[in-house]
Amino acid sequence: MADQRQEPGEPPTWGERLTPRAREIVHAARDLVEESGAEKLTMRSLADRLGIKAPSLYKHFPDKQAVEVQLIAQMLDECAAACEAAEAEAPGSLEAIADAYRAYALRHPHLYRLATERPLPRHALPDGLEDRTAAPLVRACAGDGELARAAWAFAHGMVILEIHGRFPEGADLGAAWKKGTRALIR
Amino acid sequence: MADQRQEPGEPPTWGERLTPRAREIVHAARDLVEESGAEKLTMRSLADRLGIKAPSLYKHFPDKQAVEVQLIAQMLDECAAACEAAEAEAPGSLEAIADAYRAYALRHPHLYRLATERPLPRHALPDGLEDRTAAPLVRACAGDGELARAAWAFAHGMVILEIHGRFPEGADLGAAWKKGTRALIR
DNA sequence: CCTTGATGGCTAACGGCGTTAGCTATAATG
DNA sequence: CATTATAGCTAACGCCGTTAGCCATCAAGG
Repeated sequence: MADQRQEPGEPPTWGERLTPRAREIVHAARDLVEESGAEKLTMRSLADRLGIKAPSLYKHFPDKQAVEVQLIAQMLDECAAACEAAEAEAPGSLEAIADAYRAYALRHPHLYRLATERPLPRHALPDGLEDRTAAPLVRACAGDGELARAAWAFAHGMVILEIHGRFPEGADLGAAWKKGTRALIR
Repeated sequence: MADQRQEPGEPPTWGERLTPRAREIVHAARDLVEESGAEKLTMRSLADRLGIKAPSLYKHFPDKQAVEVQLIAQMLDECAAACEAAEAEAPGSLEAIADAYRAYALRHPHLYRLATERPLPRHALPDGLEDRTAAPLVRACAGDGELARAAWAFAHGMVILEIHGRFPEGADLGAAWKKGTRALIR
């Protein structure tokens, strides 16, 4: 009955560090999502890929959402890292950070959608992760929060419309991207 | 057996004009979505609201997606109308059109999400509807397609992040909106 | 007037989904 | 050696979209 949290030690409580097996499960879930999209992430398909049955997953996570939260956290973490790297290479350049953001999102479209198209489970996310993801952009905007939010909106709108194939067929999205980022800088 | 299309007259074939009963169904579906979100739109909940059983819906629509397509078409149509009205009142003003777009989206958040967060079923949509929705913005950009796409990306990114509550709690989103639209104009 | 066929309901059921209850084998611990 | 925690299992529930097949109503035609 160690499924429930224990008061004293809280050994591998959900949301905190994961057990090795839980990490394997998250890894398999991520592969599934990146390959086939979040709709194909099913407790049964996930279990299949691990060679077990669906109910066994509940020994490691309380529900499906808890697995998804791990994937969302991964996306935020990696996206933050990508932006931080861009910042390190071209300090203060909003354009460099935006480019890194777009490149990451387009490299992981299904994961990006998963992390982005549902209410953020803030309470279940590591403390400060959301802020960390936003920080490089805010710094590049020299603390102008409104500009940072506008830039984020443009970047997100661009990549999510791109991912959904909403733009006309032959459109030069790289050009639209440049136009947008440059308009927001000056 | 008139469920299938008939060759000669094609009386009320799907996608074309709807029968009165089908229109009632779409109306109920819309109410459901606007009240509770697209996740709550269920063939059973929809039937309930109409006082019938779920399988009866299949006398009027081939599947659930066909009902959703009608809602998506409504959203595109109404959004286009809102932008056209703004255009008529302030010809050539990108800001006016953008404001109308945002106002419409925020007035119908669940419908906007439904129409926006899944691959567009282009083949099932009335001809020209997608273009019509884009047209006011393109006109306001004086035919600069790249600018129009950048502006659309900003507007969509802004409202969808707003709808999902992604921005920090106290943020002045009206100010961010103004900053973004104005940056994209000059 | 009676038949025919279309219309639009219905019930029963299927397979897939997330999830729960309860069993069990193995491994670690006293 | 006995106990207990771990991590698997099967069976099942309720909800989902959807299909098959039945039946009442009603208009049109002989």
